[in-house]
Amino acid sequence: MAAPSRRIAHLDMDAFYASVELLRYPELRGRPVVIGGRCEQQPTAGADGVRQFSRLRDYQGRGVVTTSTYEARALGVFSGMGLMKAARSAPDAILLPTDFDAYRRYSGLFKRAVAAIAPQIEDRGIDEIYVDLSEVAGESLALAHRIKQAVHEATGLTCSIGITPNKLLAKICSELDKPDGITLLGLADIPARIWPLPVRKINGIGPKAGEKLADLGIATIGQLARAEAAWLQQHFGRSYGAWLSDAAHGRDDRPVVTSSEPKSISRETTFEQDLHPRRHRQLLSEIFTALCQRVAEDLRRKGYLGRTIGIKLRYDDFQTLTRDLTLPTAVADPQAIRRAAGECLRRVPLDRKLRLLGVRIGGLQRADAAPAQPQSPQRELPLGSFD
DNA sequence: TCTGGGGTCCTAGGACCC
DNA sequence: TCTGGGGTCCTAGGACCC
Repeated sequence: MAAPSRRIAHLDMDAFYASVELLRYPELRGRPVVIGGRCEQQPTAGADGVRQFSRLRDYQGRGVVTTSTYEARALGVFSGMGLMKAARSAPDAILLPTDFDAYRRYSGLFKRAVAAIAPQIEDRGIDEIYVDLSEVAGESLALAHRIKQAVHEATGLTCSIGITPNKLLAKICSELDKPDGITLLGLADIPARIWPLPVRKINGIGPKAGEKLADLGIATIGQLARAEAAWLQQHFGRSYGAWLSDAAHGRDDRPVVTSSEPKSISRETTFEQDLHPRRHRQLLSEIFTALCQRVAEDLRRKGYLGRTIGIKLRYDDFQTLTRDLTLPTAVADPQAIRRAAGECLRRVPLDRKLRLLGVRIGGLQRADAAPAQPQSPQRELPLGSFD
């Protein structure tokens, strides 16, 4: 028996962080604005009461672009780009610091507005969601307008929506008419609307797979659809090869998942300047301990314990490595995390400068579900080489 | 001009157990 | 003389996403 056909929406807020900032600073509307970097670019009030903003050209340091307005994108400034590089393309663009608390507030506002119309929502981060509309009454176009209007009334912001039979297609479609767009698509539309698109439009084909496909002479989703599944599996492995073939044909039966538990919690930091494990031993030790404390705070605030503690190091040449250690029982306190992380640190070469240090905890279990642990003396772990 | 921070999932080898 | 197989856990790395 065939599965019942579904109606799935993907909703993506337009230039979300930048748009939230424009609500606060409406005088920047229509101008190239970039969000990113470290937090020293707060606007200041000038003598005449007119707000003064930082320019991209004045930025020094290691940050990347988090979001940019469409005007900045027109100048070649995109997410993930280094700010120093962005400054060469758009030196006069306004630079604003990220204000995650504000974005989280607006995120909650738009998600609640959608939930009032269609409650089956899957969270995909701060600025996008999937919505299962299968059981919601009304025609798709009218529903899309209703949702967009509700989001706008709740936040003052615009979004783009794709409505299709599954998540894969909905995600592709929400992008097709951005910003402030609606795209409806049925399976019959796949050859005309989806196949001409580049393979990278598929969520799950990233830089590596995209390049490998290009080397194999496959640039568009249509070309991918024409490739034999067996041939794709030879080149990409059984699982990913089969998925590539399904994706190209618009086949996707993943459900909209309305709740999930976190798997890991981590904190990491890239230093303003690379630090040497011996010459900056004291500073690194303090940073390391602080990262462990922040992970412990996050755990406590969210109500979890974790069993697997890991570290992440990035050397000055960007080589990145990880080590982890699974403890016999789950922990949450900063000292236990620090001890285990220190043990991980002993297993890693500390002969070159570092640009990043991170601490992670996985194997999470809810603190209220865990059996109470007797305060038995833990196996004494050495603190590691930063001490 | 080098490239953030927070995540998820997958693969693969070895240990270990039955 | 030839050497089972399956299952699970742990660890490391990598691709990918927002």
